[in-house]
Amino acid sequence: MEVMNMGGVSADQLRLIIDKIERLEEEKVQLGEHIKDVYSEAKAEGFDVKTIRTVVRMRKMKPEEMNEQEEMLEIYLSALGMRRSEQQEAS
Amino acid sequence: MEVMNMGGVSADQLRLIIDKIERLEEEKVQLGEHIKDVYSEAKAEGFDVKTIRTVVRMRKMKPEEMNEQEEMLEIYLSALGMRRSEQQEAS
Amino acid sequence: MEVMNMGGVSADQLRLIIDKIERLEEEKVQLGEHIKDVYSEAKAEGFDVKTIRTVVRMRKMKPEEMNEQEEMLEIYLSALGMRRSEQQEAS
Amino acid sequence: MEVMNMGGVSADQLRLIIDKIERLEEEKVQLGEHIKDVYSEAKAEGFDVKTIRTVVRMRKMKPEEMNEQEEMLEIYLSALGMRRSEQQEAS
DNA sequence: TGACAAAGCCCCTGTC
DNA sequence: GACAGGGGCTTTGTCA
Repeated sequence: MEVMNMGGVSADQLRLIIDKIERLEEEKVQLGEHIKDVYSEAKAEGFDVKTIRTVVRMRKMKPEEMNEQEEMLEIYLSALGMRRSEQQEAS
Repeated sequence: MEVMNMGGVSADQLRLIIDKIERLEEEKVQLGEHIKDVYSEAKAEGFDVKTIRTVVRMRKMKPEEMNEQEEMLEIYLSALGMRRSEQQEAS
Repeated sequence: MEVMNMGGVSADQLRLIIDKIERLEEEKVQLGEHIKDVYSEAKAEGFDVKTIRTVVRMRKMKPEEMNEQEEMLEIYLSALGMRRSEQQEAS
Repeated sequence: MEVMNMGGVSADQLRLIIDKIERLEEEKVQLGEHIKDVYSEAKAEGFDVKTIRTVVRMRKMKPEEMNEQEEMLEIYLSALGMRRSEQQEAS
C-alpha cells in the first residue's frame, strides 16, 4: 500500500516530481536570499536600495517598450495630444 | 489639428472611449478599496482574514468542483503517505 | 446551534462580513464586464484594443513616474550612461 | 565622464552591483522556467498540476501551521453551516 | 495555448 | 518591539 497506484496515479512518479520541484524551489529561495544580501551590502555602502530596484526594473522593461507596436501607439497618443515630445507642455 | 482623423481613427471618439474606461476603472478601484476596508474591520474585530478569504473562495466554487479538488488532494496525499487522518502519527 | 459562538467567533457577524464582501465582489465583477463591453464596442468601431489598453496603462503610470524620487534616479541612470535624453543614441 | 562619481556615488561600484543582481535574477528566472517545465511534464503524464501545487504548499508549511489553518477553517465553515461532512446533505 | 491582466500572499518599512 | 500599511512577486484566471 506504500507504493500504490490509485486513480491511475503512480505514487513513485509523483514523489519524484515533488522532490524535484522542492529541490528547484529550494535553489530559487537561496538565490532570492543571495539577491537580498547584495542589496543589503549595497545599502551598507551608501547606495539607495529603492532606486537600485527602480533601475533594475527599468532595464528589464526597456526592451519590450522599444519594439512594441510603437507606430499604432504614436497615432493614438497624437490623437489625444499626448505625443511624447509635447508631453511636458501638456500643462 | 486638435480634433483630427489620423489613420481612420476618430480622435474624439477615442477620447470618449478612454474617458469611459478610466471612469469605470476608477469605480472598480474604489470597490476594491471598499472590500479591503471590510477585511480590515473584520481583522480589527478579531477575525482571521486569510481564513475568510478561503471561505469566500470556497463559496465561489461550485460544490462539485470543491469536492473534486478535495478528492484529488486526498488521492495525492495518500500516495505520499500524507493523508490527513494519519498525519499526527506520522512523526 | 445555528447561531453559535465558537472560539470567540460570532457566526452572525461572520455571515454579515462575508455577505458584504460577496456583494461588493459581485459589483466589481459587473464593472469588469462593463469595461470589457466598452472595449468590445471600440473594437467593433475599428479601434485597436491592445493599443487602447496601452494608452490607459500609460496614463495611469505617468503620475507616479513624475514625482517619484526622480533626482536620485537621474543620478543613478547618469552613472550608468542611461540618462533618458541619451537613450535613443544608446544602441 | 564615463567613470564618474556623482553625489558621492561610485559609478563603477553601482555597475558591479547591478550586474550582479541581474545575473542572479537571470538565474532565478531560469530556475522558475525549469520548475514550470517540471509541472508541464507532470501534466503531460496525467497529473493534476493544481493539486501538486497544493501538495507542495502544504509540505512547506510546518505541520502545526497546517493544522491551525485547517482548524480555523473548520470553525468558520461550521459557523456558516458549511461543514464539509454535512455538505452533501446541504442542498 | 500562450500571453496578459488581476488577485493573493509575503516581506519589508515606517510608526507608535 | 510589535503592528499596521505599502510594494513587489508569484500565482491564478481570462482573453485573443
